[in-house]
Amino acid sequence: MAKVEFNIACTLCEHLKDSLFNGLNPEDLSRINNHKTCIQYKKGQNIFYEGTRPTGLYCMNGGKVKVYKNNVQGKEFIIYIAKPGDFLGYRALLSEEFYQATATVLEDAKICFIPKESFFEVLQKNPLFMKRVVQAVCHEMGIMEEKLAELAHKSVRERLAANLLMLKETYGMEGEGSVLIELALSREDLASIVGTATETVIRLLSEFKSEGLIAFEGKKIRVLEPKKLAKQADLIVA
Amino acid sequence: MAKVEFNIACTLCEHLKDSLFNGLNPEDLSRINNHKTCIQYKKGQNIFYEGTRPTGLYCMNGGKVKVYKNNVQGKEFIIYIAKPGDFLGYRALLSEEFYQATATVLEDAKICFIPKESFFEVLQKNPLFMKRVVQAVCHEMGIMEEKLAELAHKSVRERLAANLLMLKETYGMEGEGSVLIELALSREDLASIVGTATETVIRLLSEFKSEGLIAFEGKKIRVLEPKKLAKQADLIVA
DNA sequence: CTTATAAACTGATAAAAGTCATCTTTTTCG
DNA sequence: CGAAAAAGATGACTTTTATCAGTTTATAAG
Repeated sequence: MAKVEFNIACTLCEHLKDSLFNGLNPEDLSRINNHKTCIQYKKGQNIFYEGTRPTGLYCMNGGKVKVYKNNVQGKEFIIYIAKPGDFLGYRALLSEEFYQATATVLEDAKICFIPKESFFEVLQKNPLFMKRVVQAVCHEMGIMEEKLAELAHKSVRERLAANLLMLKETYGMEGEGSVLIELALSREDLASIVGTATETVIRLLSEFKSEGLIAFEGKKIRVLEPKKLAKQADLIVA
Repeated sequence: MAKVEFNIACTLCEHLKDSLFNGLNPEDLSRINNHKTCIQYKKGQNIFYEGTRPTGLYCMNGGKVKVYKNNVQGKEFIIYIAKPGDFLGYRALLSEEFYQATATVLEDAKICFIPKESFFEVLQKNPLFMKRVVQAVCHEMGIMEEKLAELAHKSVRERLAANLLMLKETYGMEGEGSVLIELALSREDLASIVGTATETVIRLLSEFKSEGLIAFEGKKIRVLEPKKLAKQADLIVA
């Protein structure tokens, strides 16, 4: 599969507003813009591999990418799913380590690559940008702490419910008094998010469906009863 | 319990070399030093609470502190254990959020408090220090990703073995061809680290003991066969 | 010293979730 | 279109681990 390039000026990028580059002064943004390479990826293609050295930062312009680790038996655990506006691979870049996870395209994606040097230059020149990056990284870390505690003490059923709600918040599209999760996940990928076996996810999803909490629309899931789902997740319902 | 103050100049602190403050120029270090308050805590005292707003950074000068989250049923999950030289509470401080975890003293501790303003001042004035903090935070995040994947797919037995090895690396004292973990953890705390029930930890520890992998010395654990333990943890033995 | 309290331990049991085998449905691709 | 492959689904079974109840041992406090 040949890599197809494309080009959009950062200033015209529709996802700039959702990105950490938002608010950057024109000079710094043009430095990023002038050094970036934008590539279109097809579903299934890899962006980077666990164990390799990062050479720059990826910035999502379209599509969805899963970032995951493989264990010894080949079982996947999905750490996060990147959407347009998100940075990709910044952790290993900033800690100057090898990638600890692999990134694979879930839905055809457009991704811009910013070389390490350009990114670090802007980071060092611009303390405000640095501050926002640090803030974002630390916020992300808080989410991980939450996930750790969840994984440690919640049942699979609770975790599945919690993750469906999380996906709804991040990828949800309002409509008809319910929310459709705009992300076509396989049962296997959903299992890799929840940290369980595929069969268990299948069984629990059909339970949630027969309880009227969710509905299936093609490969997507519609959340019908978020409050009841939150109860299943053992979360406090606001 | 009254809080007992103490004072040691940062420049004379024996743990400076293990801390992120190491390498700071004398001017910045003295700014930290002049604004810090150092307090001695007894076992069981709390340093900060989940849900409250951070007002500064804690820097460990002695003892051990556990940072943990409580779930709805009151079960603890220990995110990390801070030792001398470590920063405490920097995540919430840097992301400008509330604390998401509680910190409680495990072994009598000496901890210096640096007000938010002083810390941020040095951080902003000193890009190199900022860079090292970012690097440390991102490294920490990598460890959490590792833990997430471990929690998702490893058995309790594997996780206990892995955590014993981790504790050995961090708190181990060499001696007699084996390593003593210099940290008196209760079975309950160990269970909160591994993410399991106390009874399960007790049973598995006595299995490891009868298999000759570990030995008990008072409240501490001695690792006799790290390689065999690594095999139990399903890690690649170097 | 001795009583109270907490921690460590043991056994029995039940629930949760993984694994394996099999079948059906959907998707992909020549 | 039609075959092959992948994804989804279901049932039977096993293993792991949590939970509960009770005992012993260690620690702290008067």
